[in-house]
Amino acid sequence: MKLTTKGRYAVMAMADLASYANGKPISLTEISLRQNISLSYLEQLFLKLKNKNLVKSVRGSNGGYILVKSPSEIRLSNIIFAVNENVKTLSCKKDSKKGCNHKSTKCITHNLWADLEEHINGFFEKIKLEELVNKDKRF
Amino acid sequence: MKLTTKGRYAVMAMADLASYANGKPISLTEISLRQNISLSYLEQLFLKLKNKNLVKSVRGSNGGYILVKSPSEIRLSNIIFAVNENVKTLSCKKDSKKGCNHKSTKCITHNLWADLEEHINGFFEKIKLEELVNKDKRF
DNA sequence: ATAATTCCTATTAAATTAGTAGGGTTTAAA
DNA sequence: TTTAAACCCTACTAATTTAATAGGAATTAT
Ligand code: FES
Ligand code: FES
Repeated sequence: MKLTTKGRYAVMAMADLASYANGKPISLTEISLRQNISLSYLEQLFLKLKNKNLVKSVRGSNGGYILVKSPSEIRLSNIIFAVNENVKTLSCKKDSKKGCNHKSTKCITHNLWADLEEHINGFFEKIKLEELVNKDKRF
Repeated sequence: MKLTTKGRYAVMAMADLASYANGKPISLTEISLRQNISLSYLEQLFLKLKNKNLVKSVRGSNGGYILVKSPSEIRLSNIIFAVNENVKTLSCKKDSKKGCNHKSTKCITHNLWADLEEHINGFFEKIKLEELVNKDKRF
């Protein structure tokens, strides 16, 4: 079980954005340099973050991105969700009555994985972007 | 972030083993049929489970596998760990002072991921195999 | 003997992830 | 009005990982 870069980068970039926020837009080039993330990859992520209304963009020279809400109003779950890095623990269709074993009942571990999913989502929901950038930070 | 089949199958198979335990060894063929998991794949998993002393094997005709300990003494973390499906949330070397960003300090999100790892491991540590197979089961 | 079974390694196929590429559009500022 | 910095968007490719298959050896009850 591995955390992939998409979610990791998204959170890193948002934390960077929050840390260096100064009212003016921050360009992806800056973030790319500071966090060592490929610019083009960042662009892809920020498209999604923008679609989910977590950041807004300013085009043209001197442009960049700005947080739409304050870091205290952004949960990590929002970020993770925006880039489609939700945890997927079930191998069966959630709605279907069929199990991952192709039988007519859910498998013996189904509820376990469902629980795990909640447990992990809970973690991301609990934490706000603020907590990553605060001086007296928890992280 | 996805739970892969290795950990999932390992837990399923161990739960199956616990459910159908009757003192006699249970063959992988049975488990394979009941849980719809490729026999050969199961074999690979059980080699590892055996190496970690979670099951013991009985070779030859009528052979199979038997749990070494009672389901109340086996934590899911033991199973997950046995098949190397531990969660890996960090992209940097844990011991190194260098960060995932190739800089000399850990990145802004490092402690967050470390926390997440603990959080998930905690989940698996908390739950015993017993809880998956009990009549009055939680799952 | 035979068939069922574990044991073990190697290989391949499939899927996913990570990253690159390339061209378009917008805009501040020289 | 030209230029350069930036966002915008899609497609493609490379790399890695996962899942599964293959094939045979060793063991043992019947
Ligand atoms: S995970 Fe849902 S039935 Fe197995
Ligand atoms: S994850 Fe450890 S430094 Fe970024």
